[in-house]
Amino acid sequence: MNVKGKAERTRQFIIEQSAPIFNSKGIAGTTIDDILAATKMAKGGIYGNFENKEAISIATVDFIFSKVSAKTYSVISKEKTAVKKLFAFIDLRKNPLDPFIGGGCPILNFGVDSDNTNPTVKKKVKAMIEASLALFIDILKQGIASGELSEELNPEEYCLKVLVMLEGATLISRVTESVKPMHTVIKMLKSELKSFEIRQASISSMV
Amino acid sequence: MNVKGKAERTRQFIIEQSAPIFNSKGIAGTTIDDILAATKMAKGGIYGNFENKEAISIATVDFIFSKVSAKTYSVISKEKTAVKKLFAFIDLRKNPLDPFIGGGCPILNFGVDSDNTNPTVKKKVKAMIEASLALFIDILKQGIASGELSEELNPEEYCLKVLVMLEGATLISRVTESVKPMHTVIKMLKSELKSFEIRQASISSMV
DNA sequence: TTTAAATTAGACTTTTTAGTCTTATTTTGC
DNA sequence: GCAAAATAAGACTAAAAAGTCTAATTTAAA
Repeated sequence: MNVKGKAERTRQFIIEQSAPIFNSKGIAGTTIDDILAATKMAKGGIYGNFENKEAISIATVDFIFSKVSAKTYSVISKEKTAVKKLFAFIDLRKNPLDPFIGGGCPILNFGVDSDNTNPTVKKKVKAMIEASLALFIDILKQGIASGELSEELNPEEYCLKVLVMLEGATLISRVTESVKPMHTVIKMLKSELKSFEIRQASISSMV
Repeated sequence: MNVKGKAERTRQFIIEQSAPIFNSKGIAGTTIDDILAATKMAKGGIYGNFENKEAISIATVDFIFSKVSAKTYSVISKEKTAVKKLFAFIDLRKNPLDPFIGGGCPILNFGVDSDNTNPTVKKKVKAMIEASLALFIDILKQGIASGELSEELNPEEYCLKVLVMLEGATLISRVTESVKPMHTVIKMLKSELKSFEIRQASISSMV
């Protein structure tokens, strides 16, 4: 009955329940009472596991980003080609009004939240952005190397475009409460990458 | 010595001093003490002019968006062609690390800040986004009508692309503290619009 | 099962923030 | 320049939020 000690499990529970709150209301906008309500715990249970609110927020940001990374790797590794991997990632963002983590994209939310106010969290967001970019650039470079994609494609520029457009579209779609901007953006991103695809005698073209 | 009454001027002063604070720290993250420090006023002076903190935040958001609109119209109306107007707007965002209003892009900041928490402000951000989009779409449509731009250009899609890429690049540039992402994005946006320009025997080509 | 150690409940204290009110000062119409 | 009205200062109160601590409960090793 002991997987890692009760405290460790409670700590994880607190983090999981706090994640959508911090992501929705921001760090300054989240109160300990919000966390008590979400966990249905009392203060002793919270402060026995975390030094203070800041410690909860930092652990929560780490949890959220590792969850996002895990999901990204998961959907990407199911696909075989560079294009399909990129599309699988893009499709994760298809519905910004029903996000993976309550409150919306954590890069967008914590990026804005931490800019000007929270260097610790800002560094984590920066690391997340840079790791994502590096991952996708690498995938496209392999796609070019394998002959799947044209050498005309600039992987750095296209991947930056993907990131900025997905973040920008998330913002616009959430504020306007419409998935349409995101859908239009995804359509544009996909058709651009497709235009660099090198047509090969493939099974699909033979059907 | 009376332009509009002392109260009106003080009210405006409070709003102007509060603007970069709300835009930087968010509405929940801004305290009355922050505003006292910025204005060097005492509480009586603040609460004599505003009912409460929320009223200050709303007036400040209105002020910021009207300032942004005014600046946009100002730089756009100085240009004669659709392309130059769009480029002038885009160039306003050239340096996200030294923004027009302290704290960065208010659409990005208040958009994220108000999403999930502040319907009043969220509506204002939405209105700002929709007005900007409508304005730029109209400019491009006129550019097409006048023969400056190809009919192949989709004004709605290109303008959405401009907005989402500028917001996304602002986020990435601010979090990574580098203007490079924004510069790359601007280069891409401009070259795309240029590709729809219809070359004509123009004065500039005759010099 | 027992019991010592670990964990949590929840009342309490402290700190921070918002907002009020009286008094003093400044404006402004005359 | 003066008096009435408007405005602002700043000490004060109220409310909200963070954090502490002891007693009670739960956990888990023997």
